[in-house]
Amino acid sequence: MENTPQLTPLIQHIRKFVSLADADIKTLSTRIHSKAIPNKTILSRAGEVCHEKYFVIKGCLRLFIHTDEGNEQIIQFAIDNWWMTDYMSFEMQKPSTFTIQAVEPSQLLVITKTDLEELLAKAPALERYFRLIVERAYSASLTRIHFIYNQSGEERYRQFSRLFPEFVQRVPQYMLASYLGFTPEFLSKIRAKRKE
Amino acid sequence: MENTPQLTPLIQHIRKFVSLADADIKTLSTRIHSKAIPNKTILSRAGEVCHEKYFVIKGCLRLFIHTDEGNEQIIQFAIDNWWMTDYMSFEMQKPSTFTIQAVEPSQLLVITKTDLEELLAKAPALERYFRLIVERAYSASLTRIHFIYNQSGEERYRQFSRLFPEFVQRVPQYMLASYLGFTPEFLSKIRAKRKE
DNA sequence: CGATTTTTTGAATCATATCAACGTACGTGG
DNA sequence: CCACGTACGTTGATATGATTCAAAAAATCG
Repeated sequence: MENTPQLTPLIQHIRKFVSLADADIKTLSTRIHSKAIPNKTILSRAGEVCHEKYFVIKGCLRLFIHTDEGNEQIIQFAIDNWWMTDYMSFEMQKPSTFTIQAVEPSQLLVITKTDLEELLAKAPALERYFRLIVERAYSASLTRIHFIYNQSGEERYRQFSRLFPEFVQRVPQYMLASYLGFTPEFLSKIRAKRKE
Repeated sequence: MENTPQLTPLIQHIRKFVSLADADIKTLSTRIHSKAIPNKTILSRAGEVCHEKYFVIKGCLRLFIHTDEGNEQIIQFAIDNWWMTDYMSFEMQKPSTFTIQAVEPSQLLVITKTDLEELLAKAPALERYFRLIVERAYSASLTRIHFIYNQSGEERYRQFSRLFPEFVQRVPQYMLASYLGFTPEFLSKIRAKRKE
């Protein structure tokens, strides 16, 4: 499963943002490798330096932090066509505060910090690509803060399941509750309401 | 006040992230202009396309959104050495959801979308610079979501005033309350507590 | 100085958390 | 393939952090 990297989805994704020369694709294919992982695989652990960046081809990752009370607070999910890493740890090569873990068996593309640096040096178009996707992610997270502040937990859940109906089925409810910022009990009560 | 742009703070900031050739600085100086604005100046308005990116040399900007109830929800502040724009609107050149406004008389550096594109084409090191600072901002916003979820309003306020004691003095309390995600009344009550 | 904006205070109310108990599903080994 | 144990989901009672509204007090600005 390491020999024929499934680059196609990534290349298509990149081409939505920048134009890629054939040479760039070649460089890309030597630097990125694909990886299939089982559910619950931990890719990067809080306290250790995060050396890799992950592109989800299929499956789902979560990024979480351990709270003071010892719970796992989910900060972000990554599904198809999303990059995930602990940006702070990856970029500064300092111990990360977050843990990254698969919540489904997943098919990933993986690139290490050193490979990425070499890749960016050879294919500057990708520097722009990565800037653009982080800008999107940043925008989305600011909008998310707006919703967290201005909608009730129930409203956030209903909006989320309207926007991502399939996803709500895929992950356990307690993870959804954590991501949306309330308790599993509360989510259960919300669901009980509309289920008549 | 338009003739001698005060580039120095920006150049120092850029050099924390990437190395700049003299040629890059020259290009920079032809594309960026400086601007002094009075308090309450609106730089970019919700509903209109955001054409500029702002670097704060001195002063303070806020980015806010109008809530359903007609309030102004502050999503982000920018002080010295911060870039601010509505990234989504600026990048896609689509109507913005946020408004950007000065909260103090401020000294800014301003660059337009078209100037930035030309600048990035001529000085690719800046592509990397802008990627790195957005990554930082994104990381910070994820950490912020963690704190919003896992600390009470009171804890968030105390932490914030421990981290930015001068800043807490600078902006009106109702803005701080909005940024921290609770009502001005509640902030007043928090302060009343420890003030004996 | 007066007028407007900002902050404070108190009482009633609401959304969500907490805790504990019970029900259900699920996957692993016998 | 069943049984058991563990993980996950539900329900109800009680507790709490934060909101709302209204009004008064304080600060700021032209």
